[in-house]
Amino acid sequence: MTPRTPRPRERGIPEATVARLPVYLRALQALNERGTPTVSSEDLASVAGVNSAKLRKDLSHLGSYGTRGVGYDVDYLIYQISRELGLTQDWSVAIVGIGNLGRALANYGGFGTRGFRIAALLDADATVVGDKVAGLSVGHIDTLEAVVGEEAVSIGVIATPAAAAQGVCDRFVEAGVTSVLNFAPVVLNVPPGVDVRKVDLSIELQILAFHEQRKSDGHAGPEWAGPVEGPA
Amino acid sequence: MTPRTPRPRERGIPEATVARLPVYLRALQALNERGTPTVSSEDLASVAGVNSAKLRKDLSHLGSYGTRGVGYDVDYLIYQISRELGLTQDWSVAIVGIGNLGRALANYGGFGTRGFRIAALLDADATVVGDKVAGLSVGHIDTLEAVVGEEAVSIGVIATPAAAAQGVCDRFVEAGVTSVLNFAPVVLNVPPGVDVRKVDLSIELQILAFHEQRKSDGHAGPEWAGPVEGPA
DNA sequence: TAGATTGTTAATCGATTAACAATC
DNA sequence: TAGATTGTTAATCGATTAACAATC
Repeated sequence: MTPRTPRPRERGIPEATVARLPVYLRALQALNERGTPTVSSEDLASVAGVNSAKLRKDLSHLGSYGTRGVGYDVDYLIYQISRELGLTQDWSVAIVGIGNLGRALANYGGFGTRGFRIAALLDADATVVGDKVAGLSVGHIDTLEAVVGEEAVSIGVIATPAAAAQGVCDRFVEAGVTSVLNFAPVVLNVPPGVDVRKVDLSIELQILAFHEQRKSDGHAGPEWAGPVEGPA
Repeated sequence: MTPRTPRPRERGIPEATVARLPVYLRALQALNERGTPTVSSEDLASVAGVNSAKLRKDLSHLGSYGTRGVGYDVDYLIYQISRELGLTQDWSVAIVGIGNLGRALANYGGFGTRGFRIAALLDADATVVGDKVAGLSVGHIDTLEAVVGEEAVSIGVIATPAAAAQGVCDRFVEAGVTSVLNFAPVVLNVPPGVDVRKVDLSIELQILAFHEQRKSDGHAGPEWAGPVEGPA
């Protein structure tokens, strides 16, 4: 009753690969702007900051888009990665919490550019509502449900204080949003089917502090494996 | 009353574990504020958003800080994780690029609180230099080397436009900074021994877009094997 | 063809998870 | 003791890497 894998090309791109595709895309766009028509895995990997074996393995999950002996056509690979990432359509984004961070996000180039469209900026603070930010007028948080419905928002960005984040998230989810990007330092609870990604400054700092401490700590680099031991 | 840490414990905590320790720490601090004296791996895992097997495995890399049949002492575990992460000392941080993002970072609670100290805010724009942000006066980028030396800055935060990031990074590294947190959308080149962590809004958005697309795509969940494709 | 470079294989490494003996 | 929960084991899963046959 269970037919086997129906397709020759097995999909299901590994999560680690998905996380690197945007990096490759950015590197390719930089090459494209410099007018480079074609690039080898070695060169692209170097620009993207990975090794070439990993790059080729990653790209092989998308299909065979290179030419042996030649490399990859930059334009074509940009298109293929964009398509795979879902950037050939526009996703509507709503940002809640228009403090410094929300403003930084709204003004961030990455949003306006291909693939995303800011549908609304919302805040709970009446003194902020009505401000012009990145060419948009800040709306009141009470309009969240209406905006999500009318503008078909599929990605909600939370840039509120920690205490408000879960409440905003619940409202997003209830209104039909299925992807959330959370900048507030809390773990959000969401039902199955909703994706949450978290960007957390203090976690990044703490990870750096850990490694920084290791560097001082007797200066044992990444290679340190414990005391000298003889063969078993 | 037994000797608590009998031996130096084999070091070399897995990277994946290090990345979760800050999450556990935050969860423990929340429990602590609610006055919870003791917590089981099951409960702590639930607050931190992981499963309990992973939590116990992670904590086992630090040592045996729990009590069978009882759980973990919240205060004690906070202390042990803080120590492991290097948060029992203060790390000096300099932030370069005091636009909206830099201001958001400077005002972010996670900085001021235990473990980190903002030593300087720097910008290249003369109209920004002298501004008061988070109680500090913004300095000129030309003072970077002096500030890093005098304030013993060990973590550099880059919140500049992409085009300026590598140059600022080089100056940090040359001045002796060995950890960099980069918010600019570029891959930074650093010599061995320097750690770079990257926070990249547009990458996070693109990863969400990928999963969002999969949800629409015939609603096939993780198993979807792709559309029919033509011959190569 | 000869040289270059991909796409794939297979080995290795690291992370996750369930299960349970140890032990409070 | 009896119940609860840790810390560890071992199986599994997923990611990385080097090497090279395929092939442009």
